[in-house]
Amino acid sequence: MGRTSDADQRLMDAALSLIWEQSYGAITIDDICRKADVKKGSFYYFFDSKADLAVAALDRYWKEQKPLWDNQFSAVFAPMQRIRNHCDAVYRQQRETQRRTGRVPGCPFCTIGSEICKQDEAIRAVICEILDNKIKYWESAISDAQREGLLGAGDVAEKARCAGAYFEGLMAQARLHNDAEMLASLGDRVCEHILACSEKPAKAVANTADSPINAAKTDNFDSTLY
Amino acid sequence: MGRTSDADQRLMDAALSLIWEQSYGAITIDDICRKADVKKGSFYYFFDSKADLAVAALDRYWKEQKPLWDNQFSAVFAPMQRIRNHCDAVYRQQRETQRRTGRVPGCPFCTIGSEICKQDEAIRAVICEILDNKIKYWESAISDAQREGLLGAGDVAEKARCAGAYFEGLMAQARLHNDAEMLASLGDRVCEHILACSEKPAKAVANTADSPINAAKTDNFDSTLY
DNA sequence: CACTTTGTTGACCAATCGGTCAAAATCAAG
DNA sequence: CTTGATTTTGACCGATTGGTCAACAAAGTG
Repeated sequence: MGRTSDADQRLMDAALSLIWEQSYGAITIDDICRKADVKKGSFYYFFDSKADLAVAALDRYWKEQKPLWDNQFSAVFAPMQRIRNHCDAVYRQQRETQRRTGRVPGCPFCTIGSEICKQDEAIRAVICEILDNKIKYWESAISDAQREGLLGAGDVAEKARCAGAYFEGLMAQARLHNDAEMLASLGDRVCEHILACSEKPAKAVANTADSPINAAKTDNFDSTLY
Repeated sequence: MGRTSDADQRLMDAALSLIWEQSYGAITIDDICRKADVKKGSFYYFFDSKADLAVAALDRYWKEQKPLWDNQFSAVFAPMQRIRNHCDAVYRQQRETQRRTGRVPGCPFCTIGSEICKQDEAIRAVICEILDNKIKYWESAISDAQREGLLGAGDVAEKARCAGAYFEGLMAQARLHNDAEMLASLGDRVCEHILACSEKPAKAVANTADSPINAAKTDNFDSTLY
């Protein structure tokens, strides 16, 4: 039934790597077509728009990553080792990409999501879904760690969300500074965070607004610019 | 000598708010001119390019923020209270912006930086400088906290960097989910992180590659896509 | 073989893009 | 009021943008 094609796959490849190397807003449909060696007519045969392609490409990428994540977070590993597996793999991947392309890509989901979450709801939604799915791995590992007594009690979902934020923050830092070595201790840092933050810190964390002077001063804290 | 103008200021205002609401790549010089009510000829009288304007606007914004930060991190506050001051102010600002515009902006520096750090070195550099400056406030507070015995010893710069990454990660999360309430406990979380991570966690954090089976499996951990 | 389905091509379009320019308008200082 | 520096304007340019289309090419099917 008709001729076959992998042009759609090549378009997704091109889009993903271009977005990765530059940004979503910086690349055009022409750019993607040029890189994929596909004419624009064919582009519109497969996709409605750049956003439509991006959604498809991100979704496919997530489906490709899933087996890797399943492996890293396999139940055969000790709970915290799973998180470490993932962090170490990410570090190696970032380092390798830097070696090959000169660029530390950071987390593609977080980067693209942060860029276009105010413009394209479809892309935002798919990225939210992917990142939420990823957090589930963390939740599972943290929950198992709690059950094994490695970790104090506490809201698993909240712990996982915060650990994920920490992970993404460190990734963004590495991307911005274009230095994969900032992720060399990614696993140490994240595991340390999860373990340490499970115990209530002994010392009070302040927020006592200790003196009337200070209380008064807080009026000047907020920016009125935006 | 000659006529005066605030068109350059209006252009910076427009650029910053448009970038904030959308993204750097999504807006054009025409967009900025329209919003600022400035003709394109005038744009090129003041600035060489969109990137040139962005650098100027970000630099001005940072200079405007500095007094606020100086106030929040004033030495009259207890060390950890300074960080809490900042986090609370940021939370209020994000909540207020969401109320007014329907959008949680997140950290403009981190968002823009993550977007264009692979494309425009000038913008990347100014954002790096601003964020590095911000980290200095944290370093100072953490150092004071150590001196007062509120915190265990350890590399101050590294602690501040990691706390900053955590902060930025939580901000990015709030932006992506467009939910300022995810930052309601920003101060708690960040302070908790700083305090908790100063003590070496009791339990081993794994990375023992405990069995040959696991060790063998790590071959499949890395993605080969990029 | 013919027929149908599926994919490809390149020409084409209007709109918008970044960028230029000479002329006109405005203002501060002498 | 002049003068000279500064700012504004709007017309203009070529290149590129996203998007369309009818004609064409390749493959599977009967």
